[in-house]
Amino acid sequence: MGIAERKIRQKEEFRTSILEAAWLQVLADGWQSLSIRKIADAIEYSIPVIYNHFENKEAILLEFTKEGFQKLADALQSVKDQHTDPSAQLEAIAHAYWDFAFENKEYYQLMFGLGIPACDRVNQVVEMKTMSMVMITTIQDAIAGSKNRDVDYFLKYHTYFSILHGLVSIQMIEKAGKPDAEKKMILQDAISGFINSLVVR
Amino acid sequence: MGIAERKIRQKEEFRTSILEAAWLQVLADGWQSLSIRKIADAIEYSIPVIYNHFENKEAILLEFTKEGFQKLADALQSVKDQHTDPSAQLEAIAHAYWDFAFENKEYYQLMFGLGIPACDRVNQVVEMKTMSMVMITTIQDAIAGSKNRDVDYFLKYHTYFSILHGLVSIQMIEKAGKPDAEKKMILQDAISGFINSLVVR
DNA sequence: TTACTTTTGTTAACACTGTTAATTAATTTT
DNA sequence: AAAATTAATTAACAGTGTTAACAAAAGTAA
Repeated sequence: MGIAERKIRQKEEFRTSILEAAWLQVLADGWQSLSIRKIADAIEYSIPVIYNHFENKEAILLEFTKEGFQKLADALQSVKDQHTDPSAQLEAIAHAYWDFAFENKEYYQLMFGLGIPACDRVNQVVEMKTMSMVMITTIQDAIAGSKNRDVDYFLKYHTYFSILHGLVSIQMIEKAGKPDAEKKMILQDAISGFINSLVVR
Repeated sequence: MGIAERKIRQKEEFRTSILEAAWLQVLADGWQSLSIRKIADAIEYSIPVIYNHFENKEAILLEFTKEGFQKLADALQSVKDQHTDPSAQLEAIAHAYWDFAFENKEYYQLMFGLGIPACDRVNQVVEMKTMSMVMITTIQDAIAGSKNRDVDYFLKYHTYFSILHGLVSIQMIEKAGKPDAEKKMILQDAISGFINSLVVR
């Protein structure tokens, strides 16, 4: 009897239609404004049917998070395979990572819990500039006392700042109880690498 | 007539009492669960009074964002002043940045729009491990072909990953229409520095 | 002191959100 | 055809940010 199979197939179709409607919403207005009601409206069913296929809203977002990481993994593996030298591979992976993030902003923001709030907010915060200046002036001093005096200080500031923020936010996501000492080693590693490449003499 | 001054002073006190109540809420349950109603409840006033002092909820969060950047800037300047050599300053600033972030998680998450959603989500995503493996195996290969064969590959993976994520997310926040080429230079700069320090031979 | 004006605060509502219990409609099985 | 199971809906609960309409208090002027 194939009717059981048909039922399973229909259930699967229903599930994907929910995900499709949800994704359209995400693409249209960002994942912050995704709502169960809008999904229900799009698929022309009542609200509770969605809860027959997903435990809650979080489960739907989790689905996209998984999808995103899978796509990213595929993209990285793909460019890695185009090179043989590990250094070239690391460089290619880095560029592919970057490209994925900006070609799939919604995925990326979802995957790493990047909220839009601060994006609108942070740009109108003059206090951030005072922080930037502490970093920038120090980097300028470092460059002035180095061999390559014509290094772009603003570029280096961005690199420095990005490394710091990356280290912190990744560590906040992986909030596993790793010992503090080990965490700080990662910081030490990244930052000393940066400084060394900055003040070559 | 000092009554006008008193009024201004009272208004100022009211304002700070709102912020204090709000901050207690943030510390208690995270800034995601801050609500106007809870603030109103805490200060024992009705809801609309809050809108006499702040345009909306966003304005309250913006206040904390400013506060956070000011505190961070002060902390960085403070440790910078304890050193004279720019390299030492950059290292000290990095550690101070890190310490600030983890001693003031609520501030930091607010400042950079780090949502908790993914934090809970991302840790149960096995797909992330497949992405990690692409990076890790490549780094292992790179180490194997380098001079320092006993480098901690897991440490280097974290560094690599953090640099990439930092670059991307900072760039997403500063969404000013900088040309793509310039953006990619920052990536190139950071990543080539990392690779160079990895495959010294 | 009384009358008027301005400021301040409250009630009640609107338009949303996620989630779920109770109920009806449709389908399958007996 | 009747009973049992499954599917879908209505309606509600408990929240959220925000605001219009109104009442109370305080300051000003006659």
